[in-house]
Amino acid sequence: MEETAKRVTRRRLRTRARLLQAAFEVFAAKGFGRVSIEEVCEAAGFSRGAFYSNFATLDELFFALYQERADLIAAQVTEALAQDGPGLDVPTAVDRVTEVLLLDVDWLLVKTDFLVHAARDPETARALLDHRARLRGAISDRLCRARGHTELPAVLGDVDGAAHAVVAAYDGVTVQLLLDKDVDAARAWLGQLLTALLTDGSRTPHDPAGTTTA
Amino acid sequence: MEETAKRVTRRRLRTRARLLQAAFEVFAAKGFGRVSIEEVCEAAGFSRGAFYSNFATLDELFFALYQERADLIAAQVTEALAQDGPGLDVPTAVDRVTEVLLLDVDWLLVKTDFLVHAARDPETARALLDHRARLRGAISDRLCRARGHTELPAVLGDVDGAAHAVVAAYDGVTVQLLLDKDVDAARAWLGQLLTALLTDGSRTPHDPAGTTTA
DNA sequence: CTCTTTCGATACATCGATGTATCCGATACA
DNA sequence: TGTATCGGATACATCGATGTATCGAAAGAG
Repeated sequence: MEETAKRVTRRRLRTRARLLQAAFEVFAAKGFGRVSIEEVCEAAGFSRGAFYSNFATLDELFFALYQERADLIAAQVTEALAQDGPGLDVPTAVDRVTEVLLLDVDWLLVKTDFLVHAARDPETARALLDHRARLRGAISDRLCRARGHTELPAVLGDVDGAAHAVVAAYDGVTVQLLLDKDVDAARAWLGQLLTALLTDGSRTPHDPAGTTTA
Repeated sequence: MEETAKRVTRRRLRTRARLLQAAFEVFAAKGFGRVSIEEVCEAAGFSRGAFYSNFATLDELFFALYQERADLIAAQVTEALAQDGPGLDVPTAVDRVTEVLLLDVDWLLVKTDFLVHAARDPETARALLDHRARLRGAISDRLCRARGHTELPAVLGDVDGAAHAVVAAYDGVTVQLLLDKDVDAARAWLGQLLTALLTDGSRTPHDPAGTTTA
C-alpha cells in the first residue's frame, strides 16, 4: 500500500463512537467546563487508556463531537427543507425548520458550551461559523424557491439577509429555551418570530397549533 | 445595636470590589470554566486568603459579579430608554438601545458564560431571567409610550411580545458577535433586525449610519 | 494612644486530574 | 491457526488546585 494504513479499525471506531456518545451525555449534563477526562471514560465504560489512544486532549474530543453532531443537524435541516411542500409557502417551511432546530435540548446545551469555547478560540469559531453557514445556505435555497409565492419584507435586504435573520431568531429563542426549558413554548415562539420576520406585517400570522388562542 | 454589625467595612469592601473587577477581566479573557481561584487572586493582587475571606466558592463570586454588572446594564438601558426622544419614535429608541446593549464585548463573553452556567442551575437561571425581565420591562414601557407614533405589527401580539422579540434579537446578534467579533456590524445588524421586527414591513428601514449602502 | 477585632497572608495537608510508560489481551491477516 | 500488531487497562509519577489553620498587621472604637 501507498499509505501506512492502520491494520485495525473496527474496534477503534467502536470505542471512539462510544466515547463521543458518552461525552455528549456528560457534557450535556454537567457542562464542558466541569467534566474531566475520567468522567467521560467512566460513562463510556472505558479506562483513561482508551481515551489517550483516541484523543490528545478533551478539547480535541469536544471538537470532534461537535463536528459529528453539527453535520447530523445540518443534514436534517437540509433534508427537512429540501422536500418541497405542496404550496412552496414560507409558513410550512417555518414549521418544519422549527421542529428540527428545537428538537434536542441536550444538543442546544452542548452547542452553547461550544459557542463559549469558540468565542475565545479562532479555530473553534471557524468550525461553528461553518456550521452556521451551512444552515444559512439551506435556508437561503428554500427562501429562493419560495419567492414569488410569498414576498419577503425589504427591510432585511436580500434572501441571504433573511437567512441571517432566521439564524439570529433561532439563537435568540435558544437562549430563552435554555433558561426556562419550555420546548413547546420555544417552538411556538420561534414560529411567531420567523413569521414576523419573513412575511409581510399586514398578513395574518400562520398558526397551525393554535398557540395564539391558547 | 440590635444586629451584630461588622466593625470593619471599608477595607473589606475595597478588596471585594477589586476581586470582582479582577474576576471580570480574567473570566472575560479565559472563560469561567478555565479560571482558578488563584488566578483571580493574582490578577487582583491578593493572596487566596483574601478570597476565602470574602467568598465561599468561585460560583458565589461569579454570581455576585453577574448581579453587579447586570444591575449596571439594566440601569443603563433604563436610562437610555427613559430620556424621551423628540419624536418618541421607535427607530430612535432602537438606535439608543443598540448602542447600549452592544457596548462591551467582554460583558457579552461573561454573560454567555453565565448563561451556560444558568442552563444547568435553576437558582442561577432565576437571576438571569430576572435580568432579562428587567430589560423587557424597560423596553415595554418605551414601546407603550411610542405606540400611536409607530404602529407595531400584530404578528408579535401585544407590547410585551414585542419586547420579547427585541430581547431575542439581541441574543441572536450577540451569538454572531461572539464569533466574528465585529461590533460595528453587529450594531448595524441588530438595528436592521429590530426595525424589521418593530415597524411595519411596508415602511422603509431606518438607516442612520448608511450601512445598507456601504 | 491603646486595645480589640478583623482582614488578609502564609504554610500545610489533601485531593483529584493529568500524562506516560508498560503490559496483556484482542484482532486482523497470511 | 499462528502471529505480529494494535488497542485498551493498569500502575505510577507529577502537578496544580482546593481548603483550612494559624499568624501578623491594619483599622475602627473608646
